[in-house]
This record gives sequence, C-alpha cells and structure tokens, in this order.
Amino acid sequence: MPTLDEVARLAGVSRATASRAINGGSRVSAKAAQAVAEAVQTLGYVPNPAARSLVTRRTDTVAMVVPESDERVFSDPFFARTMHVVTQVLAQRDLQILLLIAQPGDEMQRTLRYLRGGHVDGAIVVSHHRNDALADHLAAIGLPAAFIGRPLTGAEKVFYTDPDNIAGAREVTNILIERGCRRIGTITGPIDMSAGTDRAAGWRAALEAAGLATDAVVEGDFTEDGGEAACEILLRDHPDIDGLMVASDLMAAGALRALGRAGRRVPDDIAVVGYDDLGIAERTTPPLTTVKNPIGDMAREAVRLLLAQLDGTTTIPRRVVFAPELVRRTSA
Amino acid sequence: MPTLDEVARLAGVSRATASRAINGGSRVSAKAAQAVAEAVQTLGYVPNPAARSLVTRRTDTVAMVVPESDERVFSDPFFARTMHVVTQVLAQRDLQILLLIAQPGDEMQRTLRYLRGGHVDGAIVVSHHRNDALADHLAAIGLPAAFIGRPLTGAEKVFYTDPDNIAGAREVTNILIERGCRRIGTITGPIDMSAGTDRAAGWRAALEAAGLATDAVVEGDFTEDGGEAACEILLRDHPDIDGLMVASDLMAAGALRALGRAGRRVPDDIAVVGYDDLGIAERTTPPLTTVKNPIGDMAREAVRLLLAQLDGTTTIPRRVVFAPELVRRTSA
DNA sequence: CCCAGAAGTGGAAGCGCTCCCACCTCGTAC
DNA sequence: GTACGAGGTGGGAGCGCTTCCACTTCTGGG
Repeated sequence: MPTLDEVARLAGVSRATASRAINGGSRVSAKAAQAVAEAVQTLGYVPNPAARSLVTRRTDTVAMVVPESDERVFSDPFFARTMHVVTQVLAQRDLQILLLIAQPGDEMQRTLRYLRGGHVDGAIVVSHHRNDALADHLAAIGLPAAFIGRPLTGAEKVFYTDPDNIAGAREVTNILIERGCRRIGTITGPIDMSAGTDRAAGWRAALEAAGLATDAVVEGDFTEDGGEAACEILLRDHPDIDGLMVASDLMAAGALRALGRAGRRVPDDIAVVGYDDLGIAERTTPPLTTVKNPIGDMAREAVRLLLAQLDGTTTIPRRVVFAPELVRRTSA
Repeated sequence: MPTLDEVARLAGVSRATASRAINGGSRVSAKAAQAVAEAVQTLGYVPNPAARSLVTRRTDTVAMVVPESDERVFSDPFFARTMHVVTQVLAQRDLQILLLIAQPGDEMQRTLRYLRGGHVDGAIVVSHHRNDALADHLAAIGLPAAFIGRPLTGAEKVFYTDPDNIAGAREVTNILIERGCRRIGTITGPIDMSAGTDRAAGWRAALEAAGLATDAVVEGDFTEDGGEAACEILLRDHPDIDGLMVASDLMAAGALRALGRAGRRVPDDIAVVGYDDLGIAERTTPPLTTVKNPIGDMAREAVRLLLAQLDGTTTIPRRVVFAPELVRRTSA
C-alpha cells in the first residue's frame, strides 16, 4: 500500500503539500495539485483511515443503532425506509454508515463499549426501548446522537424527532367512533416504547371523550404474527368488539388474518384502522385506513440534528415533532 | 479521554506493560495485571481503535457487502437470516460487522473505494450480480473475502459457498412432473445472479429429461410483487400451464396471489413449487412445496472461509457446495 | 523602486498505540 | 559457586497522517 510519502516524492512536493492537495486543496498551487493528483492516480493511493482519524479525531462514520432483534429489523418496512433515507442524506456528506443491531443482554454492553470507543462520530438511534436506557447512556458518553422516536427515559438529555403519536391515534380512533363503532378495542405496540404507549394513550383519549369503554386492550409486538395472536386474544375476551385500532399496519395485517379466520367481515362486522402507511396498508384486503408515519421526514430531520452536533453548531438538546396525517381506505 | 499513558502511570508500570496487560496479558505478572485492570476501571479507559489499528494493521471489522437495493435487503428474509448467522459467528471472535449496502451505479465505486481503503479486514459478499464484478474487484484488491452464492464471473479467484441450485431446481421440478403436470412454466430469479441461472437450468434439465416443452419462462426479480407480475405474464402467454416452478418462495407468494385472482386453484388446476423455505413457504395458502436453502450453513461456512484467510491459514480459493433438500407441503 | 502582505511551501511535532529489543531479576541445574 | 534460561519489565522506534509555524516567493500599491 502506497503512503502519502511516496505520493509526495513522486509528485515532487512535501508530504504537507500533498496532504493539503488531497484534502480540499486550499493554499495549494494548481501545478502542485495537478502533480499530486497524478501521483495519486498512478500509485493507486488511498489514505490510511486509521492514521487520518488518529490525528483528526474524526472517523467520518456514523452508527445507526437498532436495539432490536435482527428478525424484526429485517421484516418491518419501517427500518428499510429509515435506513434508506439516513443512508442517502449521510452519503451526501461522505459519511459512512454503520449498522449496529444490538439485541438485549450483553449485546447491548458490547454496543455501548463500541460507541464509547470512538469508532464513530455520532449515532442515529431507532426503535429503542425503555430498558436499554440508550438516551441516558449516550448522554453520559457524550456522543453526538439523534433519536428517531422519543425515548421513554432521558428524553430531555438528547436530540430526537417524534411523530405526534397521541394525536394520530386519537384521530384515527375517531374515525371508528364516527362511523358508529361503540365497542372499540386496540392492539398496542410494546409498552416499553413510546410508539406503544403514546398510540394507546391516543386511543384511550378518543374513547374517553366519547364516553366509551377502554378495557379491550391487548399488547402486541409490532410483528405480523404478534398482531394475529393479539387479535385472537381480543376476540376471545371481547367477542363483541365492532372496531379495532391496531398500533401498526404490520400487526393489522396479522389481525386481518385472524378476523378472517373468525369469520368477521371487515369493515362491516368490525372496522379496523392501522398505523404507519408504509406500503403494506394498501396491500391488505381490505386496504387499511391508517395514519401516515412521516418516517422519511423524521429520518431526514434526525440526520440534520446529528449533523448540527457534528458541526458544533448546537449542543443543547432539541426535538422536532411531526403532525399526523390520516389516510382513508376501506377497512374503516 | 484517558490514554494508555495515564493508565500506565496510575498503575505504576510502563506503557508497554500496560499494553500487554490489556491485550491478552502474557508475560505480565499477576500483580501488574491487577494494577492495570484497576487503573483501567477507575479511569474508564477505552483503547483508541485508530491508534491501535494504525500499528496492528487490523481493524477487527468485517464488511457484509450487499450490492442490492435497500428495499430488497430489508424485505427478503434471506438477508435477515444471513445477517443473523454471520453476526453471531463473528461476534464470538470479537469482530465487528459493518453492513455495506451498495446499489448499482457510483454507489458501487464508493463501496469499492471503502473496501480498498483498509477500513475492514475482510468481506462477506451476498446477493451479488454479474455486472458488479465484485469477485474480480475483490480479488484484485487482495482483500480477504467469502461469497455467499457463486459469483457468475471470477468465481475461480475467490472463496465461496453455494447451494446446489441446479440439482435442487431439478428435483423440485420432478415433483411437478411426477404428479402429472405436463405443461410446466417457471419464474426465474434475475439472470445476472447464479441463483437465477442455475435454478432455471435445473428446471430446464428436468423438463428435457421428461421430454416436455421448456418455453414457458419469465424472469422475475426475487420480490413478491415481481413474482406476481411475472405470473400474470406467464398466464397470459401460456394459459395452459398446469405446473409452475418459482425460483423463490417470496416470488411464489406473489404468484399465488396472481393465480388466485385468475381463478386457478392450487394445486388442483396448477401445482406450484417454490425455493428457499425460509418461513414464508409455510404461511402461504396453500403452504408451498419447496427446496430448503441452507442459508444458515452457507453463512456459517462462508464466515469460516473468511476466518481461515484472516488467520493466514489458507490463501488458495476454496468453495463449499451444499446439497438441496426437498420440503413437501400441499402446493404440489 | 521598495516594501507590506498574500500565496505557497516544507520541516517537524505529534496523535495513541504496539512491539522489538535490551535489560534485569530470579530460580535452578550442574 | 557459577552459569544459564525463563519470566518480567521499560525504553524507544515508528505506524501514516494532519497541521502548526516559519520561511520563501511573488504580487501590487505607494
């Protein structure tokens, strides 16, 4: 592997000048820049990232931290969309993105050690849970970070973007109420995530405002199979439900399967609404009425929050909340 | 951030001894090791990876290269399973894994530059295509690598593991033939991938051996929607088909949708077989007869091939091929 | 025609770590 | 009692790069 020294020698300049020519090139004569470029070309020179980051104290790498089983990471379209946007935005800045999937347990310890170790300049955190306490840990480490979705603990110490899940859930539940449902159940997300608790809270708020009972609740896990199982429990314990708010479209797809098997017609016997609108909502039968989760915007904004920290522009935690948007289809 | 110097000073030893104590600890007295451990603890010392890898010329990081759209990466269970196994095996060796999703175009150039740059010690490549020529490129760079799935070009220069797709496709097609199908079509994978060409070749071999026509072929893209679209074309151009071999279960799921919409009963009107058996095959209606793709074994073996290179054990390319295994369900 | 300042350059000091090598202490075998 | 080797230890070089700073060369205005 050729080093900067060899490039400099071949170009007939000093190592310092070669370095300047390669990075940005300010304060370098056109002639020198040209010579260096040619030397780089002929030698096939690639800067040694370790040497560089040893002195710059940057790695030009950002971690995407996902404290979640890889099974879920690779099946929920939520992650695909998030990754896509984050990758695109960071690529423009020539930042490499590093996916850290950290299941609970000592995996989490490894991940934290890795983040503390200075391998990355910052982190985007997504799908975090109460127990991982990532907001607290990252704040303690002092690593620039941006959370997608409000952390349940330590939110005041970190930057984050969040959809207004409470409002979204309330509004979509109101669709059920308005169409005449009187016995409305919900399949929530995991209650150790803000998307789980907030959407349940919105559902509850809507029912209470309408004077309806709020006891038909089952916790789901944001997977399709989980939604199916939860729906079965719901049907068993509350056979009289005529409306169902599911905290994610993926779970709703599972719930539709269970409903079909139980012989309930949607939306005639029971109206169903989901949450997210990431593609599957249009493909279920019937297509789901749902709430648009502005993942693209959230991811973009999260990256912006992170970059602001990396640039040293900001240091006091900021949050950005996105308003919900209803999408009406035929399931309710 | 504390440095090794400070640790050494606090422990009352030299930097050299502290370094030895931290890495492995051979040739270090118990007393010294103890003192260093305590110093590390109280200072919260974490070694600087840049400094370390500058001298060791290792990064303890391995790239998982996926030249595929993130949309597919995050929707096909194939990747989830592969990632899972690779991560697990590498974690045991304390190797960090870095996911590089490189879409075609100049993304590919960025990825190659990154791999050439010495950011990683090796690469696992999965879902590669003819045009990316990754085998040639990686062989040229000289980076230790292992491919999951035989590369269509440059296979002789690299280590890889491969399922025997030809045999698998032939055998599963024979199921169709044995059950009496006489007009058998196929939806292939992308023909710029060995899994695409080989499975098509197996299908063709089986039909030719039985003296049946081999003209009902449509190329798919290994996605569910793609399978659905391909099936529609097939039904339009060859309405008389009574058997269908689909090169992946995900595409087969899409094909089943199209068949259902066309009013064909499976397996009575048309028998269908898939490929992969990664979970979805059991969940379609009817459940798919398919071929088991030994992804876990392949991934594990690929990692083993890579580790052998990293350890300097081997340097001449080797390949490992896995025999297919039929899984009979009700779709054929 | 001279001189201030801009523009370009190279020397050299590290960044934090590993590891070679020289050394120093013992215990043990003769 | 001497010699030797094993077990520990520390000094110091150097990995490849960026960047500070001092220096030289230009330029243009007075």
